[in-house]
Amino acid sequence: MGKRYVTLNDVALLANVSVATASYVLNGRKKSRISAETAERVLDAAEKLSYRPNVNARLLKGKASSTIGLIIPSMQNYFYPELTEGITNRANELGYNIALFNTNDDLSKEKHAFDTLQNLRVSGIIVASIANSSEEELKLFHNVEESGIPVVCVDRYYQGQEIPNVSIDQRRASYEMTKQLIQDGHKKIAVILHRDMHQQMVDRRMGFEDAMKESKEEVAWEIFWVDTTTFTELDATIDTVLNAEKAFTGIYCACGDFIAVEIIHKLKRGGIRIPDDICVAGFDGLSLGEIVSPSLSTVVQPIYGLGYEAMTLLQKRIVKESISQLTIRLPYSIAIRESTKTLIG
Amino acid sequence: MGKRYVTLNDVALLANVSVATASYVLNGRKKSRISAETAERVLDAAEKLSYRPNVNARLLKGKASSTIGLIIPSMQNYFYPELTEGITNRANELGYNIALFNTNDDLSKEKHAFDTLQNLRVSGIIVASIANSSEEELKLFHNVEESGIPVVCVDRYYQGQEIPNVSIDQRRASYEMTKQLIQDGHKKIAVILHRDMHQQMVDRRMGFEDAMKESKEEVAWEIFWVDTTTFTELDATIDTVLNAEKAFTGIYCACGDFIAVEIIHKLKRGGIRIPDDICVAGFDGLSLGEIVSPSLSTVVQPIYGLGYEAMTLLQKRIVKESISQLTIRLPYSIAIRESTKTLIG
DNA sequence: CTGAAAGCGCTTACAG
DNA sequence: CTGAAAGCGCTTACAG
Repeated sequence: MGKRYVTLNDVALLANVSVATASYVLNGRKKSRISAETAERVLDAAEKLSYRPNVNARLLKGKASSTIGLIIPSMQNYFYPELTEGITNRANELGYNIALFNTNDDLSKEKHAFDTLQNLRVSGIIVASIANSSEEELKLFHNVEESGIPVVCVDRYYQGQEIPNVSIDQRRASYEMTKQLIQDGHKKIAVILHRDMHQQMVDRRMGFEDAMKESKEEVAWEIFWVDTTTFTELDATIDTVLNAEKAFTGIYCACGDFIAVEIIHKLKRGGIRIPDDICVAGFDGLSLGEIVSPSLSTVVQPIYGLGYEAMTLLQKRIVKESISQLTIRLPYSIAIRESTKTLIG
Repeated sequence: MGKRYVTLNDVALLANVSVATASYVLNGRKKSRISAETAERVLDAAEKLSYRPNVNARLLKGKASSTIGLIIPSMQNYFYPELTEGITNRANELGYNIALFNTNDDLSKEKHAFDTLQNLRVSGIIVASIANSSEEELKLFHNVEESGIPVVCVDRYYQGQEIPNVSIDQRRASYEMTKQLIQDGHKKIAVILHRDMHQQMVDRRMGFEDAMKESKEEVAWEIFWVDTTTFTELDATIDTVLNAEKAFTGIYCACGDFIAVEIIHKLKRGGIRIPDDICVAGFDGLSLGEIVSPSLSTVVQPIYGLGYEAMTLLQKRIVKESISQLTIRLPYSIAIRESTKTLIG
C-alpha cells in the first residue's frame, strides 16, 4: 500500500507512554492499574492518529481469530443466499465475520477454500458444499479438524456422526412428500435427482423408495439424473417424461425447488398445464416457490434457520462448550400448494 | 485452539536447515541458490508435517493481503446474490478471497464493517450498500481511502467522481422505461421509490421526471415511498393505488424488481389482473422476473457483470494500475414482457 | 501505576 | 549454496 499504517508505537510516542501501557489502555485490560490521565492521553492520541489495531499482529500473539469460513457451491440457487443470510446474521451476533468461498461443486475449488481458510487461521468453518462425498474429500474434512479448526456441515452432510451437521431429516421428509403424491392417486412418478449423489440425495431417494415399497408396486416410477449447476439434461429429461408411453402423472423434483421452478417454467412454455396435465413437487421451501404460478408444493425446510443453527453449533465447538448433540435435525413441513392436486374422484 | 500449528521452524528443524532456507524453498524464491537435495528435504518435511504458512505472519512482514471486503445490505433481495456471484468469481480469478458483511442498510453496521475490514488490513473494499448518503457516511468512505485502502462502489454510488463506481446510467434507463409506459398510453402512473433516497433513487426519479416533462403534463403521476427491507407500507401503497379516484393504469416500481414481483404477487392474490387491470414495470432485471407470471417488464441490468467489473476495477486500483475511467457505466436494456401492455387501440 | 523485553511466525537483506 | 539476525505490530508476564 505504500502508505504505512499507524502503529501502536506511534500512539505510544504521541501519548508519551510505552507501547505496553498503550496496549493496556486500548484493550481496556487491567483498568485499575492505569491512571485516568494516562488513559486519556492514550485514547486521545489513538483518536488523533485514527489508530487501528492490526488484527494480524494480534493473531500472531495467539489471540483467536474472529473470522470463520463459509464454503458454499454458489449463489445461483436461491437456497444458498438464504442459508448464508442465517449464517452471517448469527455470526454477527456472536462477533464473527465471514470469509466466503464458492466452489461450484468443484472438489479442487473446495480444496483451495480449505487451504486458504487454514492459512488464514480462521476459528471455524461451515460447509454447505460437499462436492462428491469421496474418500478424498472426507480426508480434507479430517485434515482440517485435526489441525484444530472445527467444521460444521449444513444442509449436506456425511453419513453418521463423522462431521457435526445441521439439516432436516431428509429421508423422512422425502418419504412424506412421496406419500402425499401416492395419496393423491399418482400411478407413475418421475423422480429428479442430482447427478452427484451426496448423502443428502441418497437419503431423499431412500425416503422416496420407502414410500414406494409401502405402496406395494401399485405405483410405477423412474429416476432421472440432472446436473443442478448447468441444467444440462433438463430439457431432455422433460421430453422423456412427457413422451413416455404410459404417461407420468407427477414429477417429484427431489433435487430441489430451484430446478422444480425451472421445470414448471419450461412446462408452461410448452403449453403443458400444471397441475392438470402433470403435477410437480419440489424440495427446499424457497420463497420463490410461493411467488411462482402455480405455486409449488414442496418440502419446506427452515433454510435461514439451518444457517443460523449451524453457526450456533460452530460457535459452541469453537469455544469448546460441551455439546450433547453433534447432529441437529430441524423441523420441516410439507406444503401442498397449486402445483399438485389429487387425481382421485 | 489449544493445538499448536506447525511452524516454519518445525519444518526447518525436521529438514535440518535454517528457517531462512525453508522459507526460500517453500516460497519458490531464489530457486537457483538452493541445492536440489536441500529443497527436496524441505518439501518433504513440510509435506510430512502438513505445514501451512501463517498468512497473518506474512502480512505483518508487509506482504499485501489477498482478501478484499464486500459490504452488501443483505441477501434477501436476489439482486445481491447475483452481484456477489460476479464479484466472488472475479475475485477468485484474480486470487483474492472475500470477507463478507451484511449491513441491512444500517449505518452503524456499515461503520462496523469498515472498521473490521480496516483492522484486517484488507487490500480493498467493494461497497454495494450505501445506507443514507449522509455526510457522515461519506466521511467513512474517505477515511478508508485515506488509510490507503481503495474502495469501489457498485450499483449504488455517490454523485460525481467522489468514489470510483460501476453501475448503469440509471437516470437514462429510468427515462427510457418511463417513455415506454407513456408510449403505451398510460395516463396515470404510480412510481414506487425506496424511502432512503440514495443517489441511485434520485437518478431514477429524475429519469422518470425527465420523461414526464416531455409528455407535457398529459400524464398524471404520484410517488409512493416504501421501505424495501421491511416491506412496510407496501400493502397500504397498493391499497391507495387501487382505490385512487382517477384510476392508475400503471405502477412503475423504480425501487426494483424484488418489490415489483411482490406487488404482482399481492395484486394477483387480490384478484387484480395484470396487465389488464393494471400494468407493472420494474427495475433490475432479476431472473426472477422472467419466471414469474406474468413475466415482468423491466430495466435489465447486467447484475453479474456489475459485480465482475467492480472487482476488476478494484483490482486495478489495488495494484495501482493507471485507470482512465473511475466511473464505469455498463449497458442495459429495456425488456418488455407480460406485465405491461399497450393501452392504445 | 508504568516500562523493558521476550516472543508470536514469518521474510529478507546481509554476510559468509 | 546456506544461516544468523533484524524486524513486522502486537500482547503479556515480569520487574520495578
